Amino acid sequence: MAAPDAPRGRPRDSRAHQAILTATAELLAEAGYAATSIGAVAARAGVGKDTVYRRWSGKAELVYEAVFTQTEAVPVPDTGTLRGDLTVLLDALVREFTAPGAAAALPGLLADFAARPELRARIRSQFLAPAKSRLVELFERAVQRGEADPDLPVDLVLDTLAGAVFFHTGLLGEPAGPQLAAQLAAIVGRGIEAR
Amino acid sequence: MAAPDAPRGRPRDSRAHQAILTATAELLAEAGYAATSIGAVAARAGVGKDTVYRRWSGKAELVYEAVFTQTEAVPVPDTGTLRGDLTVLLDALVREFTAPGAAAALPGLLADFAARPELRARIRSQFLAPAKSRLVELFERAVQRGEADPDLPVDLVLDTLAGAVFFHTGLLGEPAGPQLAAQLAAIVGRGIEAR
Amino acid sequence: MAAPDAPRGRPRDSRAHQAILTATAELLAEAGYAATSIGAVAARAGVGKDTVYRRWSGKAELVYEAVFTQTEAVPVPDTGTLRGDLTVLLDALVREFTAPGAAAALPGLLADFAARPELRARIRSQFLAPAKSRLVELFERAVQRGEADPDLPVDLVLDTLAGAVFFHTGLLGEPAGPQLAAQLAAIVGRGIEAR
Amino acid sequence: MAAPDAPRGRPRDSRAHQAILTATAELLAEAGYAATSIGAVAARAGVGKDTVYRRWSGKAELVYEAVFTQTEAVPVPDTGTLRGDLTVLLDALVREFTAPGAAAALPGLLADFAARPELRARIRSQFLAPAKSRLVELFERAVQRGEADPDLPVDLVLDTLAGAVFFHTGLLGEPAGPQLAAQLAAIVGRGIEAR
DNA sequence: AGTTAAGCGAGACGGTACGTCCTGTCTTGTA
DNA sequence: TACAAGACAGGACGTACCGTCTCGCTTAACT
Repeated sequence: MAAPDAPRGRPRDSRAHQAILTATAELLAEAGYAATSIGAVAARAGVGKDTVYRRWSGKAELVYEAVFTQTEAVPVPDTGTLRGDLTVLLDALVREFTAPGAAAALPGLLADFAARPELRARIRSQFLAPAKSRLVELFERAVQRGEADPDLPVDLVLDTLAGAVFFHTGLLGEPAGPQLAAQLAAIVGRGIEAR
Repeated sequence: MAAPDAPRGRPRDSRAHQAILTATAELLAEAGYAATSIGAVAARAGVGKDTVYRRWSGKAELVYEAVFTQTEAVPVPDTGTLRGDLTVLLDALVREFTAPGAAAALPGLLADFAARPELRARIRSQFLAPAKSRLVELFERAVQRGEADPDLPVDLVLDTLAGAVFFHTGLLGEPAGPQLAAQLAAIVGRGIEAR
Repeated sequence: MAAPDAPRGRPRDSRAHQAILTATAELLAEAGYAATSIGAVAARAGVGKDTVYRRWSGKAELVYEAVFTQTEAVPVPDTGTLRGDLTVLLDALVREFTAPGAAAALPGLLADFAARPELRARIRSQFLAPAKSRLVELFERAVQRGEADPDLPVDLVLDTLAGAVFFHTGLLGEPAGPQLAAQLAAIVGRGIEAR
Repeated sequence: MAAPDAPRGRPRDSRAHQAILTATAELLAEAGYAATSIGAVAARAGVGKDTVYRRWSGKAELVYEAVFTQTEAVPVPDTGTLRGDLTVLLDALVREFTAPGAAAALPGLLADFAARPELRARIRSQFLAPAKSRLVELFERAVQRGEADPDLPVDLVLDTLAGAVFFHTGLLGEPAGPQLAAQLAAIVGRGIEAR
């Protein structure tokens, strides 16, 4: 019995890995999602195309990892109110969606994910997972305070928050700042408070 | 006073126009947005590529017109409450976004619009215009009833509604029915009620 | 008994006719044969494309008429010797083939003629006809002087003269002057003298 | 001492190379020069268009190589007389110009070469080079025998021979056989004999 | 004077070819 | 086995030209 997957041959070069991610992020910010072709990324990273395809199966996966992976899932600080917590969460969401690379990547990236069933499923399971866990935590505190009902449709609320931010900033390109987070938190927060 | 621009030359063939729009809608429903190339549309419509480019400058404009033009701006019936009116409006929005062609087209189409500044501006001025006028009307009635404040951020509320529906159904592909409209109307309706 | 083909309807506009020929000659000299499209000719002449196609069935016929029609078949002056006569004839041929429009048109034009059987036959019957009649006249005088045999293969000699000039100047673009005519006349003249 | 240009990357596939040349020759013979488009060649060769453009910059270069490259520069056998040698050389020239593919290709091909300066220069340096070397050899023998002058204008004689054959057979499509070679050899041979 | 027929400028039409770009796979030599 | 390089088949892009057609209008000759 041999080890199930003993790595044989030359190990993968982690510098190539990082160079590809960096090149991807730069290209996205400079030229946009459409112009960020695998060939262009490889050329800028000084890497062969195969070295990209060996690690990612296509542009969407590559861009996803290049843009949305260093997001540390910082837990929402306990502000004491549902609305306060929502504001903090939305502020982080806005910042994440308006970062230089992300703003350029999101519309095309989400369209590519939505177009392929196996990727589409990953929007919720990967893209939204960190935000959802924070939202759940936030709700649990609100329920304990009696501010919210325990049977809130969490996924739908999350889709609303993400959809609103994405549509407003990602698609329409409206300027986004803390004020946006506050306004949305006000609307949605009041909308889900226990009556 | 002479007519400002007498039409010279052979007039455009309205049958070709219609054949292109029909072919576009069919291809979208059958093969999706990515596979709906100008060449494929022209071939299916029995038309030269020039005949397409003469009318539309690219795929995004063509698909937009093929999918989102027969939308009659039906005014929102007066249900007597803000939440009732919102439910009706959202129900129409959900139906519009989940129609066979629209569901296939929306993610890619909005990505293409967002990627080009001159098209991006048209998302609000054309895509959202009918919904906005209905939303404004609905708000005015609510303000008169004292249900809502007169200084509501209409655009932001509209972005929230559209973003929520688009994200939930268009991107994530979640099943959408009247229940979704009701839930969203409940959240957002309560969120903007006069306190 | 009516006239067999009484011209009915509006008669053709001779100014359009001339404008087309002029535009063709100018375009040939300025942009070459390949860039002399029917559409470009029509646009420059201020004329519809149909007005061109009504008179000429294609580019080759149009260019042929625009370039090789004002050639008056000046009879060869009687210099007293076969070689002298040949020199004069060749000098005219060189001048005809190196005129601004002709030089630009000839290679493409002859290729188009050669590619279509019905046009190919016209190379000899129209293109070469004037030169042939002059060559025949020249030969008859030489035969009478005893300088040449009466059974010369006139067509072949003509093909040789035309081919040599066309290849040397038209295809290779070698500078062509009276010296070329003299050299060719020397070679071919001596080649066909009675032994 | 390092190799000046180490070949990097995947080497070009010689089977694709050959398939393209074969497809080109077949298309020329079957459909003619005009219908021999790069796209049609690629399709018949089972090859992408890029694979053609990677090797040849256009139709003219491709056709030239497909048709005029297997010409082995057989030296002219020493028949003992200028006229005999010329007959042999012309016979080869006639055969070369009337081969199935060549006959279909030559007029259009030479027109395309003549239309572009950088290609035009190659008519003499590549097209005519083998024939010229044979003609020079032939002349040297004739000079040694005292049959010809040492200061013959070789290029002009070559242009005359090639022009005559091309015009007679290539453009006019006249039937060409050994008799044509003999007649031309008689005319030109006598024309350049030492007096 | 009214009718008829053709010419005319303009430009739309269905088709075909162009030359470039991108995709995802493959095949070299080198490490 | 990875890697850089780059060739490969396939297919879309947007442009140009072809030769035909369809408009509204004009210009004659024949009622």
